[in-house]
Amino acid sequence: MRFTLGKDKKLKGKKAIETLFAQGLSIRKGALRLKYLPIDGKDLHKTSFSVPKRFLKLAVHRNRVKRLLRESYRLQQHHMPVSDNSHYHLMWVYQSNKLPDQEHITQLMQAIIKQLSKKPESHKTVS
RNA sequence: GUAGCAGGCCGCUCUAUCGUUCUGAUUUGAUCAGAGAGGAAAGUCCGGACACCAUAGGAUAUCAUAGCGGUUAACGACCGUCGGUUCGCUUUCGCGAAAGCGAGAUCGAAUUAGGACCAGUGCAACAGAAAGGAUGUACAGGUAAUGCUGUAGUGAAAUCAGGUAAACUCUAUGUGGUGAAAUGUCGCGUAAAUCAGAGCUUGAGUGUGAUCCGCACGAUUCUGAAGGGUAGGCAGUUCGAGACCGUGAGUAAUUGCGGUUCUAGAUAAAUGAUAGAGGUUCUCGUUAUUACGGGAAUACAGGAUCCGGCUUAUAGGCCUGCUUUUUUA
RNA sequence: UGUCCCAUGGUGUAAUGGUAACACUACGGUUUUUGGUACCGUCAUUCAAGGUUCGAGUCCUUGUGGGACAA
Repeated sequence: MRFTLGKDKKLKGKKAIETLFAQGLSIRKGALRLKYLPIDGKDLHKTSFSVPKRFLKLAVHRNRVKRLLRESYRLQQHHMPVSDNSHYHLMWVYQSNKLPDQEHITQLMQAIIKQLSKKPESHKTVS
């Protein structure tokens, strides 16, 4: 089992992201919010990370948080639920004006993934 | 040695594991190798390069600059110099019993958006008789007579070719506009459709954005309404007014010549995580010092077309010069 | 990435370079048996720092914060 996070696992394209925000569901734990949308067809999970300028003004701090999020997801990606006929589009959003550390981010992400796994995949998928 | 001021420079290092963007190899499963943020990358306050619009032409307006000389691709930047202002040392003169006060000069430091108010217009609160076509209080002087003259008094400024242009303005010089979402090209897709108005060579309008002229285009046209489609790839894009070293010119900014070197290129956007070791600074304890051990801190901040400046943020450290004070010889 | 605008009591707005004004709110007081109304008073480092000027909310420069726009 490898812990890579290359370009093939990133969510790209303006259209895909717009539909994710328009139709996606969300889970929130503390300062971390996950937007997710199940998609038809077997593929790798596509993920992306966002930190609004509203909470952290400096580019250095926003980059720092995104790097921590990316690192946490890289190490926990295999806990995500896997299905044969669908995959997820994901967007992690950090919503706080405090700079977190790695441990804190990891705990939040673990809780969210656990909650996502519990949910039945009965809701409809988007092609 | 201590403290302060000014200028310049550096701005944490190494190892292991797991990852990340680009490039190159081996080759289609991936693996290996190399490279990978700053002095401000920031603010966007100026100036350019580059691209397009007539390789942008004339006039006016607008805006900017403002002693003199130089540097530069260019500038509102930089260098030199003259002047102004402030401060300090020394010193001269005047007043005074002294303390001290006032005025000037040399030297040093800091600072300075520094053309023109004998072209015109405007402005000056309060105080004051009077604030720009002047007017007149008290005392003294003077006259044939009169604010005619001086002093006092008010004020930032009181007759002085007055002050004020970071007041309008004038003078000189410069200034076309837009801005990588520029621009070119490939691909996908739609509606050369509908409605209303204008116009069809006697000209509606368009061509980049202050106006007019001029120039070019112009009927398969132009404007508006409602609506439909796309919003992807590549080039531009990183070799350049480049960086470093030596040497010549110049007071300096800067520049000539020679040599060496290639140093980010992402696009929901690459530098991170974890563990360990070591620097540096501060601090506590043990110790006669050296030293040893514990704890804390290690800044400001992240490229997005690229350069030259300016401004702002910055833990800690180094170098140079000047001043203050202390100790030793 | 680029362009533009704004900032004055708690709130909304004024002010030609010359004592920062008005309305509402809040607080205190007077009137009233009490409350309301009415009247009186209080509440400003004009976003910050420099500069020009005798004098700056106003003019100039640089920052800070907020907002808008560009296919």
